Amino acid sequence: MTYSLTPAIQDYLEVIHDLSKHDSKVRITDIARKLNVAKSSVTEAIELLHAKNLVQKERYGPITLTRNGEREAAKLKYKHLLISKFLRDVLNVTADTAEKDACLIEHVVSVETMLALIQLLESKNYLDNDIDIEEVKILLSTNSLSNLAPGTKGTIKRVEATGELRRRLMEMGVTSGDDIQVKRVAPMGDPIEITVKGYNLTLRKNEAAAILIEIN
Amino acid sequence: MTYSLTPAIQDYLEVIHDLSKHDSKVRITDIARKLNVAKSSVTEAIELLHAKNLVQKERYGPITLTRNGEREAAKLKYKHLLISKFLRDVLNVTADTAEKDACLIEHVVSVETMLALIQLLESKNYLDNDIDIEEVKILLSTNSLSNLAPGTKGTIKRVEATGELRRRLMEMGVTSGDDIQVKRVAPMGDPIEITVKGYNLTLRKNEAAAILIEIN
DNA sequence: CTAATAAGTTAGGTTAAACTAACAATATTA
DNA sequence: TAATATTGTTAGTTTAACCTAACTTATTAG
Repeated sequence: MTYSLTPAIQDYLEVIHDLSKHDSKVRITDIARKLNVAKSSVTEAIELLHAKNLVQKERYGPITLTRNGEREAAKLKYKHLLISKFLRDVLNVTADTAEKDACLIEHVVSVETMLALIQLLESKNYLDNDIDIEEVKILLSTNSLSNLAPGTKGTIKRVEATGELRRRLMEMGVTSGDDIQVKRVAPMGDPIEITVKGYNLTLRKNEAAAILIEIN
Repeated sequence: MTYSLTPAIQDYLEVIHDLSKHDSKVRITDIARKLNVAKSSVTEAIELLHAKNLVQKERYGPITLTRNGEREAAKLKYKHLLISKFLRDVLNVTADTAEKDACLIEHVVSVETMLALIQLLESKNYLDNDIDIEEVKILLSTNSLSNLAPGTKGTIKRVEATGELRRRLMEMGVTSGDDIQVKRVAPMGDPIEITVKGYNLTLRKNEAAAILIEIN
């Protein structure tokens, strides 16, 4: 039930992502320090992220990103990185301004523009070889089915599941390339009703989370 | 006393600018329709724009942009136009996405990045000849002195005044190229105390409005 | 293993930007 | 010109994102 994240909430996600590189258990105080906000503001924001299934947290406990949160944070990180690189290497903007502008533009830029930007950077050979740009393109252009609002139409791009879960989804007829529509989403995003190949399916949230959709 | 405008308020300014091309007397209802908000929201926003000296309006009367409002609106228009052109012509993004992204990016992009973007568009000969790009650069990189917060340091880029007003400003020692610092600003932005060439000057708002500052 | 310190939460307040509903002023038209 | 319609304002809510201050729970140091 992510639907859409405000810039402010995206900033929290990004900071949590950064901090969890040093220590996967992130604390409220560190987030507050990084974002220059009061602890109470963080508590509130974390509640929201929790409700949207982007972080795990219990009372007085540390914060960890969920798989979903990880994905959304990674999207932001790559947007930031690519925009910043473009500003520095193509436009020759100072590093400082590039960072600041990237921080703001990353929250509003469309996927289409991001893909076009990647193409430009690729054509000029400005991309580091240590990032798998094809994976980044897929990351940016897809959403986990568990994040989509009722009514959304798209195409299954990938089923990120193995073993039993994968088998079950295949059996239901969930395969890459299929068109899909989200019919209904229960409170808390579980379960999710969808239509694939004319069939109505009801998926558990953890099943839906494994399915990557490219929105039309 | 503009100091800074939120994206929402910038949108109002832009719409007023657009509408005033057809008819210089803009009405609340038209703005509401264009922005898809309630009339009461517009009334409120206009009050703010009025307080910031960007529009003129009296009770139940039509809205007109002030000189200041005109300048700020023009900045936004050019940002929009240039970003959109870049997205379409350089990145080959669809016209629709280019418009949407430009609408969002224009509110957050820095002047430095805008100037760099212009340079790129110039070097590729993508700019229409009917816009005076040197004037646009000056427009984007300057602010009217009447909009600056106390403490701001900058350089006088131009004195946009003629006749008596120009003569008086020259006499005070206000000339292009001088460094300037805003010392104090009275409530309602009138008068404004500044330092130029070591001298303390007190300017009326209409005098300050004519002085364009490039912020350091 | 307490006592002091730090971390997290709760309660209550503020601001910007929206909203609806009711009302007042202005325009239109019959 | 009176009746109607349109336009603009006011009052009162709502939501997101912040805040401070007071409090509770954890952690750390003697």
